[in-house]
Amino acid sequence: MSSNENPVPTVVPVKKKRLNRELVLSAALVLVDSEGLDALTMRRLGQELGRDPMSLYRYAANRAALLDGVSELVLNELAIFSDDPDWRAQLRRIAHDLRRLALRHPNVVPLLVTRPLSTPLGLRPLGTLRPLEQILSLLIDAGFTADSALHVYRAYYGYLYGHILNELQEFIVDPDENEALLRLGLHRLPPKDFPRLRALAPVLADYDGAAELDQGLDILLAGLAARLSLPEAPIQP
Amino acid sequence: MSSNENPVPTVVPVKKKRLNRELVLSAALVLVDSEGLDALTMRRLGQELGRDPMSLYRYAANRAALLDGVSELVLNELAIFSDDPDWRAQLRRIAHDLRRLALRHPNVVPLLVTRPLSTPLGLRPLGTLRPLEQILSLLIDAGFTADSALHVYRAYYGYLYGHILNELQEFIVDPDENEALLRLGLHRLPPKDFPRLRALAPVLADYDGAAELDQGLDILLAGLAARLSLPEAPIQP
DNA sequence: AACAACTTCTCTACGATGTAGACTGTAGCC
DNA sequence: GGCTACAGTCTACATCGTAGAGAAGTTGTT
Repeated sequence: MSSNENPVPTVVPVKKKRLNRELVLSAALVLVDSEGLDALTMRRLGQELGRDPMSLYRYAANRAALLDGVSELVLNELAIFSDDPDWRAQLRRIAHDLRRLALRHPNVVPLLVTRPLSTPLGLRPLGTLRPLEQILSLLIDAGFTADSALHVYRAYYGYLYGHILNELQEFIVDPDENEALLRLGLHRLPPKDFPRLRALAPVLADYDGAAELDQGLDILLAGLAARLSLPEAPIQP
Repeated sequence: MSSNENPVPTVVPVKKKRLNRELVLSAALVLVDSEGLDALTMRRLGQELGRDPMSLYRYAANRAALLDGVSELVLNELAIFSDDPDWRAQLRRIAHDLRRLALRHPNVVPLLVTRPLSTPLGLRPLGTLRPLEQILSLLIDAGFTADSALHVYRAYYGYLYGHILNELQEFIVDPDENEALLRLGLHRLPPKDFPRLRALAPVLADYDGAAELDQGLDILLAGLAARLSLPEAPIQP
């Protein structure tokens, strides 16, 4: 009676504020970033927010929807607009932005690449589709027909996602023991069956993701530029 | 006593044979192919094999290991060797093989792209590394230095995985109502924010994965061939 | 045939998870 | 005040992965 009304604040940092979708999603993102996808359970997230797990269902229909929300939230960090008239420079910049985004949220990448598999294109969250639309615009403004802009987008984004997956696979262990561990791992491979791979150990050990990405883009953009200068579409005047 | 020793065969099609890893994994694959990743629970797989779920732990340390096994099993379906001296033709063929593999096992693709993220390169199952080794060989034989063969491999496989993810995203719904559903979905998009995407509805509706893949490969291989003819590595005589 | 050593498979049990459904509080409005 | 709508909570349940102890089956030795 003479004690404080609030039972005991214990771990909860924030006073009980009204929840909302953004709050829930960003707490979820923090959790995923710091402890991985598996740590994102309804109970745990509820605890993190100082709320009953059930309260979350007001803001996401179920766990899968929560995951989609997180993935949308991350994609929204990507800013596309820019008036740079050089479309190749733009594509390059976007590529590096996306790469950095992925490195900032490595645990979310599996969501980015697999969640859309469960949702037909038209029904995805708008945030997810915005990059697509903006890149289409960019390409069309650059002179591609709508039709081939789509194909170019696919090749471009396909490569981008592939690169990101590749890069993340290289860097789970911390860079210090990276080389040692890597060699150790490679050492396990039968020399007869994996001569090339084993010989590449030193090269594998120092991986420069940004440079790797740029090399790939060089190839891709060169190819695209060549395509642009051709009379590619029959409708084109 | 007068009845058969075997209690009741009920649903079990095969007599109780001794289990082994291959049996378990291929049953798991069948399950994943037909009902999706979520259907692959230890209990369900046990039931499918007419065994106690616990018996599975003899052949896979835990569920994650089981998933890795399935993904390795699928990758083993990919045959790389071939003495075609034209490396570009080979890369093209492998790309299409992998694409078909992915279409044959769409539910496994999420595993293929995300499971390796949890395992450092050197510690992955050998089956998973074999394609890497073989493609490296192929490229080195084609005249690339070991060093740049690795970079080329990355660009190539990166694009490949990206394409596959892209393609699978287009085709979850069945082709009949595909167009309708697609339009329906797109119709939901605010016309102001998504003019390009909406306009592309008809193009989106008839997607030819193989052709798309080939276009991307055209770009990539052209770029690579150009690179090959350059004096790329200082060590090269 | 009899035993022993082993591998394989089964049983039971536990803690954790997602989520349905009924309930309790709380905020705004008349 | 009383009323309505919505936010948050409580309890409960089916299902999951898997630990640990034991039963059943297989194989080798004598």
